[in-house]
Formats: sequence, structure tokens, C-alpha cells
Amino acid sequence: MSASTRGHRERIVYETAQHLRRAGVGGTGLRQVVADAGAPRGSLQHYFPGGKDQLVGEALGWAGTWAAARVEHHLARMRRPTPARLFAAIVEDWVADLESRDFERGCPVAAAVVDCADTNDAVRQAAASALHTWQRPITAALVTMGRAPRRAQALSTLMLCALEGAIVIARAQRDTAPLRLVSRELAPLLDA
Amino acid sequence: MSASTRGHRERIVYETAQHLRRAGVGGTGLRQVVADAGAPRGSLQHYFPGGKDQLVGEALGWAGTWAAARVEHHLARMRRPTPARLFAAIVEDWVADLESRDFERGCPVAAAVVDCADTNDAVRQAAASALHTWQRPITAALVTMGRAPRRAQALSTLMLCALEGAIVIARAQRDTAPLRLVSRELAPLLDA
DNA sequence: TGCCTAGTATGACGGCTGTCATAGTAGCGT
DNA sequence: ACGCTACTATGACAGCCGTCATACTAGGCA
Repeated sequence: MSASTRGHRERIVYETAQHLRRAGVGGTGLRQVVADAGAPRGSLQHYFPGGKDQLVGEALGWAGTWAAARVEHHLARMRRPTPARLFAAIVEDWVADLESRDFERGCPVAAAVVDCADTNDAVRQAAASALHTWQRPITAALVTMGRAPRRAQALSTLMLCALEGAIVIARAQRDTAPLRLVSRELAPLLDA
Repeated sequence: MSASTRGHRERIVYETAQHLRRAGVGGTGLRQVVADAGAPRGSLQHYFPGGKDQLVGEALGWAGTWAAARVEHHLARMRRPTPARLFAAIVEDWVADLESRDFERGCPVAAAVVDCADTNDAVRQAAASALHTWQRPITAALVTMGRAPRRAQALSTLMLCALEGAIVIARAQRDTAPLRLVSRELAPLLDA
């Protein structure tokens, strides 16, 4: 397996995730994905014999892993981390992304859930798994900050709910104010 | 305009909204919509010359109006309303809907944003407008409960963000726990 | 009676979708 | 040199999509 071919596979997964963020599952065409990835069309049936479902599933897996890595990244950079500061850092990532790309892209997990939760259980499970991958390091960090495990779980769930909803509303309004608002409003509750 | 034909138009709009909730914009086929609405296909180009965009826009408008009516309904039934109690009532609507329909349907506004925010500005504006229609009575109610206008606006935004995100996550996990959680966790903050 | 409008019916159109069958190439191990 | 594997290439397939053109029916109104 040469380096370039492995590159093809990874680039297809990455590009799929980006397409999901822009147009959802139904709006993501596989021909367009491989074209944007600079990969040959034949790679699709070679690397993803499970078809679109497999590809979308891997894209969600990649997104979850990436999001978890961002959480770790923020934690590593903080001198005195608190739940609210962690949340603010995650939110700031999204503010920057939305503003720099003109609200083009949302969360791929939300896109998959909205399009497939009722019609495609494999994709729904992949979305749930990605969410879990994302939430786990947040919960763990809150525990190290002194919260009881149950409490940490509740607070990280609250963070993700507020964040996902704020992303949707921010894109609808083309305004990042909702994101900043949830970060600010939840801060005292998170650090209490 | 006879009663039955007006019924056709309204039923098409309603059925479109329900399809949006299940499969998003891309997954909603117009032939299927009119079939489920019990309406003739010809009604589509007669009532909605603007095509799918117009239809989706009207479906979002209907959804926003319906949601606002639910808010008023809850307020009318409460003896001593508080922000947290209003939020709990709205959340309970969604818990009941998700549980009774096996997590089939989410929020049509979120579906439209996720699928079209980048590719279809008319639909995006309709979604923003529906959100506004929904939020307005909430904000107004918070003002009558004694919050300053700015504060009421912030709190109602927080409510909708947490709610929309919790719906997405609940559908991913097929579990209404996130909805109940945001209702419980935000209560002290809302009623503070 | 006769027009005019509202609503319905139906078929066709081009385009895009995911999937599959088939054939081809490159390169490495033996 | 041979064969095997990894990967690429390409065309065809059926199916659904939104849209449009065209023609039909019924009912009110003059």
C-alpha cells in the first residue's frame, strides 16, 4: 500500500465529512466527493465496499476523533482549566470556523442525525458513537477538575446540547452571537 | 375556492413539514409528499409555482407559527409561570413527541438549516424567520415575568439553543435523557 | 349559452444519484 | 517470467428527482 493511495482513502473520508457539513447526507454526492478529494472514482468501491453508508460512517468517526483531539489540545494549553474555560475554548473554535468560512459548514454529526436518524440506523449509530467519542474527554476533564463522575457527565451533555443548538441557530441567522451567548450564560453554572 | 381544495393546499404544507422532520430537505420528495397528503400532483404547480423552495419555506413558516401557538398554549395553562416552567413545558412536548413516534421526527427548522444554509438562501431565511416567530412569544412571556427585555432575549435564545441541540442528541442516542437534562440543569439559571 | 378561472391529470424531460460489472495497470515477491 | 494483489478506469444500469408543457374538468358569472 503506497503512501499516495493511503492518502486517497483518507482524503475521501475527510472530504466526505466536509460535504456532510455543508449539505447533509442527501446533498452529498459521491462523485463530487472523490473529485474534490482529488481521488479516482474507482477508489470508492475499492476502499468502501459498504457503499455510502460505510463512507458516511467513517466520516463521522473521523469527525468525532478530530473533535476529541481538539478538546485535548485545549486542555493541554490551559494553565488553570475550568469547565467554563474549556467550553469557551470549544465554542471559540466554532465561532472562528463559522466566521472564516461564511457559515458554510455546520456539524457533520447533526447533519447525519437530521437526515438519517429515522431512515438509516447504521448512520445513526455512527453519529451516536462520534458523539460519545467527542464527549468522553470532556467528561474526563471535568472529573479531573473535581466534579463527581455523574455531575461531569451531566455538564458535558449540557455543553454539547447547547453547542449543537447554537451552531444550528447561528447558521440560520448568519450570526455567531448565539454561540457566544451560550458560552457566557453557562459559564457560572459550569464553574459552580 | 372550495373547502376541499383549500384543504389540499394546507395538507401539502403540513405534510411537507412532517417529511422535513423525518428526512431533511434532500430526503423529501415532492411526489411522496402529495401522495401522503392525499392531494393531486397537479396541485403542486398550481399552489406552489415557486417550486420546492416555496413549499419548504411555507412548511417552515407553518412550523414556526405552530410552535409559537404551543408556547401561548402553555402560558395560558400556567397559574404561576416562571421561565423554567415554560421551558420545561416546551421540552416535555418534545419528549412526548419523540417517545410516542420512536424518535422518527426532529425539528424541521434544524433540518432545513443543516441541509440548505449554505446552498439555498431563501430556505435559510425562512428558517431564520420561523425561529424568530417561535422565539418572540417566549421572550415576551419572560418580560411579563419580570425580566428586562435584553435579559429575556438572552434567556429565550439560550432555551432554543439547548432545546435544538438536545433534540439532535436525543435522536442520535434514541434516548430523551438529554432533553430532560437540559430542562433540569437550566432551571435554576432561568429562574434566577 | 359561453367564456373564464381554479383546480386537476398525466406524460415527458434532463439530470443526478448510488451501485455494479468489467477491464485495465502497476508493482512486488518468488 | 509469472502470478498475485492493490489500485484504477470507465461505462452502464435502474431509479428518483424537480420541473415543465399540455390538456382536461368543473363551476361561477355575465
